[in-house]
Amino acid sequence: MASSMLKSAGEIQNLIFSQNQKLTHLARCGRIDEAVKLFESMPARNAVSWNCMISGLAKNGRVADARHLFDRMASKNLISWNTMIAGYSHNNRVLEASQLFDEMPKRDSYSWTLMISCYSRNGELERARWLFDSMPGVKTPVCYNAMIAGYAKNGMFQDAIVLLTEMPVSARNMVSWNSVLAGYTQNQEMVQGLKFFGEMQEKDVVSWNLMVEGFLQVGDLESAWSFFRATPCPNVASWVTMLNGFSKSGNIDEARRLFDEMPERNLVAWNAMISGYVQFLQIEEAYRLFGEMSERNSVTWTTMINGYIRIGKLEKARELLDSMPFKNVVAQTAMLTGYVQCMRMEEAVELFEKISTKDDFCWNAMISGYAHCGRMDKAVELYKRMPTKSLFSLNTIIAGHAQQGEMHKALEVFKQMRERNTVTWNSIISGLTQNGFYCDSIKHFVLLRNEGRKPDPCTYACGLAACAYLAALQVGKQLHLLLVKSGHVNDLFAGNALINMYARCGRISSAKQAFDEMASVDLISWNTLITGYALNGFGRETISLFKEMEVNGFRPDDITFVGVLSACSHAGLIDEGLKYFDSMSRDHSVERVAEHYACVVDLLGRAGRLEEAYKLVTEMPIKVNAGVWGALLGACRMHGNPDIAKFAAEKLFVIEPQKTSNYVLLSNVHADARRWEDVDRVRSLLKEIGIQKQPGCSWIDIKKKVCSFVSDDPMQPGATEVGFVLEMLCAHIRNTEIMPWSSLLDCG
DNA sequence: ATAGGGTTAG
Repeated sequence: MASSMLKSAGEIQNLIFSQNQKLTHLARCGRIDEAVKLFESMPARNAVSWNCMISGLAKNGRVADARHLFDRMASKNLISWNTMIAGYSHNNRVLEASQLFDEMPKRDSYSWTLMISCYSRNGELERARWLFDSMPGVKTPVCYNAMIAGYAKNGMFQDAIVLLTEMPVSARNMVSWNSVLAGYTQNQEMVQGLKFFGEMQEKDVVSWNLMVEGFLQVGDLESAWSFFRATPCPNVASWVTMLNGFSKSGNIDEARRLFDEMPERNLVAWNAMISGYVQFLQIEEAYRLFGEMSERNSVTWTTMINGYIRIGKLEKARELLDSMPFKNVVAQTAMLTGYVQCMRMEEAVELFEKISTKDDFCWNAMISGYAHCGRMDKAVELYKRMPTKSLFSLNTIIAGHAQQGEMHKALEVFKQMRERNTVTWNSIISGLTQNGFYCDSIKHFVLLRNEGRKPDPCTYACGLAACAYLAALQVGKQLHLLLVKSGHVNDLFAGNALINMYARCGRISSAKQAFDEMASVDLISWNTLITGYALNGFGRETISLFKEMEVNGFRPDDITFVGVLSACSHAGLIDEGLKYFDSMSRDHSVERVAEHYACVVDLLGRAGRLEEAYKLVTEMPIKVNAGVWGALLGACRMHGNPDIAKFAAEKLFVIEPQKTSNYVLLSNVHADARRWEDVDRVRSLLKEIGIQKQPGCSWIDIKKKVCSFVSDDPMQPGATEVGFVLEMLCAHIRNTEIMPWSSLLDCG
């Protein structure tokens, strides 16, 4: 008995060794909870066990737990310190990593390289270079490569190449070359990338894969395919990259063909194929593959769960989550997001509280859920509960406030943030635009650039939208210039905003030109252009664009028809308008909404066919909204029909009692018909509910004193002088090309 | 068991 209990030192060593291997395996699969359990149950551990656990926790996003273990570790070795720094580096915690680097008792070349790579990856190239230059001893190839990759990823191609040429030839290896190449391909610089690829002395399969992925990212499927075909020895990654390229560009059948043809398939390949089907909402096919798989990991499960969420089968998704053999926070967050999107907050909370290791994404899903349904109080409360606050979550809070129309709160949070990213700025800029603070929106665009940050397509789209609303053509033109220089000009989102800006500034030919110059267009581009032509009164052109759109294979939607119908109305194309109104549901299966009726009422009204307009409204199968009643009332004003006007106005008084113009309009109709009693009645009605027409008013502050100006008030002090100056300014404006903010935007 | 380039999931 006793002899079997006693294990020799060798046996104990063997046990530790095998359990350490198991730990590594579990950590690599993301099964970190199981790894923790195993670690805690181990009868004996060595430094490797501890280091392995620290690394595993950090790589699974639990950097705080990793640090806790590190602090508890009695006999830390150099590798423990390096591992902890790597852990911080993986989680982009530059500050903590550098603190540890400063504190550590001894450093080796690993420590230096880790820190250099940490700075590099986070865009702090100057610090990285400083460390690189002050590093003692011979620099390893890895160290050179980390520095090169840092330069290349941040678009500093020249610095990357200089270092590549400077490094000892003996140290230069495939990774060095590929790091530079990856810089080009990942920054969508395929022209330069292709040139560099051609100049590379040797290429391996990674180089080819980078080229394929690069072409896919710029949407050049053809080149991607020919590079894939030309790859000398494609590996699984090559196949998966191409497969993914097919499914992302809408060719699921091609993707499947590739999957079937692959010489070998690993878990990643299976996951990519499932993900393809999920993107296509072919969940049954995804599930069939899922069933055929001999091995699944958390990615597999998460993809499948997401699939069911995307088709609205939350119960099935939950069933999958519950049957997952090892739950991880990613899958749980996917489910959480599903609940949140369906506004099922009780279930979301219940799941959220169950998740033992909440990471940034998990917290943020919950916070954005509350923001999404307008519960900003809850969102803020949750944010305060977060153990380590993430930038991500603060961005969500800002966006939430903006959505609720509480820009002052959003700006308050924004001002207090010590760290901001492009998303932060975009949330503020888009919030300002959406809430009507157009000038502030553009000002923040300028501020962002002054901070040295690069606007992304979304920033441009928001800035251009602000210009569109302001009809600020000059600023809009400058944004256009910057957009071209930034290289985002082929982005759909930004391109569509550009069309809209020109159209709303009355420059329809520039709008058309922007449309024509786009690399590819979507339905929104067409709608924006069509609406733009309509807005500017080009009836015939709108209709021919509509036809052109159909020829190009785009199917019109409800917004297209609002554009077409309003164009017909503005241009007096009565028969065409009625024809489209008839055909939209019959030939295009687009259901009529209230806006369409409003257009047609307006159209009939303008043609003096009031009775028909009235009949249309009374027979509407859907709820009549203020827009329709307003169009009817407007038509009555044009053609003098006090009876219908009264009918429409009374409806409007219920829907929007605060809108003064409705009362004024009705009173005018009565006045035109010389029905003075009715005029008095409307006027007294207006007084009764205490509404007064607000006179136009503006103000400026001069020397801490606010001077206000009320429109049409000749009694105002200084009115004559102000009028004179104004006259002069107007003359000046007519003779000058104004470039507001031109110095700030600095188009160079 | 710790550092560099390429593929999948929130």
